[in-house]
Amino acid sequence: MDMARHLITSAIPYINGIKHLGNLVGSQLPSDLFARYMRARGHEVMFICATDEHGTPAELAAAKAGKPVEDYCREMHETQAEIARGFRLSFDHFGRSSSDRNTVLTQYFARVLGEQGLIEEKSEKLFYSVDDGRFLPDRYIEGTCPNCGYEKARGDQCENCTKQLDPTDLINPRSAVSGSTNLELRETKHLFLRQKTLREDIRTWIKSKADWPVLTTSIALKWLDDGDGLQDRGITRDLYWGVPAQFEGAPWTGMEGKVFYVWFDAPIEYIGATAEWADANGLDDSAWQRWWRTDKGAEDVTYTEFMGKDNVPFHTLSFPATLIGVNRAGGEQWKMVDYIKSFNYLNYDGGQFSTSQGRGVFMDQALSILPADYWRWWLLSHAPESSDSEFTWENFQTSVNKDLADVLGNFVSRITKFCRSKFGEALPEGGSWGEREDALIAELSTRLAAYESFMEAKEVRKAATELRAIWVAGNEYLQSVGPWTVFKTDPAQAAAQTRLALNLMRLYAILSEPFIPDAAGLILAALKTEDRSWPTDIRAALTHLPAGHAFETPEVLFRKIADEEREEWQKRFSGVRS
RNA sequence: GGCUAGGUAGCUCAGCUGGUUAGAGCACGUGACUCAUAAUCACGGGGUCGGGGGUUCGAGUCCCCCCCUCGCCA
Repeated sequence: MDMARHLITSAIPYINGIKHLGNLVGSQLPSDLFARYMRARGHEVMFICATDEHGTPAELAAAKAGKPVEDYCREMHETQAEIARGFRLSFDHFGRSSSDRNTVLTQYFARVLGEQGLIEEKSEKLFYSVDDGRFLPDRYIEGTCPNCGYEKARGDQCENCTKQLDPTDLINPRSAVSGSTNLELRETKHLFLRQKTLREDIRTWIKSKADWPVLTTSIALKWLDDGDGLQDRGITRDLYWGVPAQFEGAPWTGMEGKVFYVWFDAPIEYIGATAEWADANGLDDSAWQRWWRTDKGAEDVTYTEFMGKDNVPFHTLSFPATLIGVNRAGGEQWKMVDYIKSFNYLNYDGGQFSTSQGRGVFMDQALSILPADYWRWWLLSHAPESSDSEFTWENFQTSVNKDLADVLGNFVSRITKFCRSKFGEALPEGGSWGEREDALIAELSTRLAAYESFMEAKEVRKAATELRAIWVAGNEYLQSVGPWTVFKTDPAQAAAQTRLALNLMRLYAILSEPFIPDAAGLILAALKTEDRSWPTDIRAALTHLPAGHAFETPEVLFRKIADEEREEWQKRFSGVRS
């Protein structure tokens, strides 16, 4: 296979807390699977993620924690990075949208868009808190819901009756910051991205992506055409925490004290984080520009984005609008996404996961119960691709026990222990292959090709199914040849079978690494081999380790989840996170 | 209310541009094996493909109507 260059981004998680398993399976985990696979195939990969740090919820979360927002974000970023390492997410860089790199890039994009006439200044009346000395956008304002009478409704939505609100609808509005009711409506100016004028460009671009998942294109086209069609979007807010909207060289004035809306600067952080990666590695700008600038070497890059369906509008409309607008200026040319893989939601035991309500299993809790591989396998093999899917503890227990412990783990266990007891801890010598081995090689060759094509296509569940079938083939082989019986009459033949099975174990480690990297590492360590090269020929791969090669019988790879444990977890996570 | 996606064996899901007796995993039953984490392997039972019309030689697969679930928007 030819060497290719793959830029891969995961939707960037918001900073206001630890994410739950639904967030993980929607973007970070499948993007990691893809990145690991592409690396294993020998391609050059740039895998980027970051924390999305700006905006109202971050300020509120910091205030609740009693910390300056800068400190809060720095600490939470480190927390999220640590958990990402725990899940073995193999980002080349895990950046921060509050970085200097992102600030510079965001202001640059805004300036070019402004110079292109794609940004409009508009005035509107918003609540201003005299006591707080600031405007109160979005959720900074609370009051009584005009619909249901709930007294703590927020400016954008009532949490009680879920009705969407405009801040001016609220009865007895007050500041969420100070509780002050000393509010007045004041005229304030904001910048709007003139997406309407880019509508046809965006439509043409989306229509050209015939291979995208319907989930992606249907959401995009709906926003493009629904109602009055794509609307111009306000890209500034009256906030402290964000990228300043007034800066040197800006083609507008009077935006002091305002920042760019989080959804304007967040996707730009994909680029920012790649620049941060270059900085962190002591490389110059050309190192990251060759991934993003089609006028500087990125023309042969394949760019794939992963995200949950709630993020699709921003990645199919807003961010592309920004790039199309900037590229239209004719100067610097930026790489646009080639493929958007989107996911539905993962539900939790009959309801939804909820960060704000603390419902479900959160990433840190998951790792405190079981190692990453267990979660990775279950989540990826049940990824919500065609529709929403559901996490239940029973399903988790049976899947993990059956697939990982019984099928893969036990295969490793039975062959290593058999070899140790009959031949010692080295690949035994003698014997030859026959029809049964040819049949196994034929089956594995077919299945490997299918596995590869599912991985290329980002068909996560199908790839998992195929991988499992490959594991099963090993057990079938052992069962049909029965080296423990053959050994009694023909030890040399049993040795050939055992040697093949131990090589098969190595093959499994390589193929399984994108899904379960820790187990893959343990298997290779047990086999005392470093060679992870992807198999191009099954027959050759099954003779890779020669007779005489020493190994160590590994510990149990995957322990089983007992019924009592499952019941205990079920109970522990049934309520609300404390 | 508008729109998206779904509704296929007890459970979780595959079924591409319509074509032989509708598939897989789990669960269940029977058998084989005993190397192995009471693991593995084989065989089997089980579905009027949400409901009703229609197009067609032929529909889970296309068209229309209705019901239900989920989500987005209003």
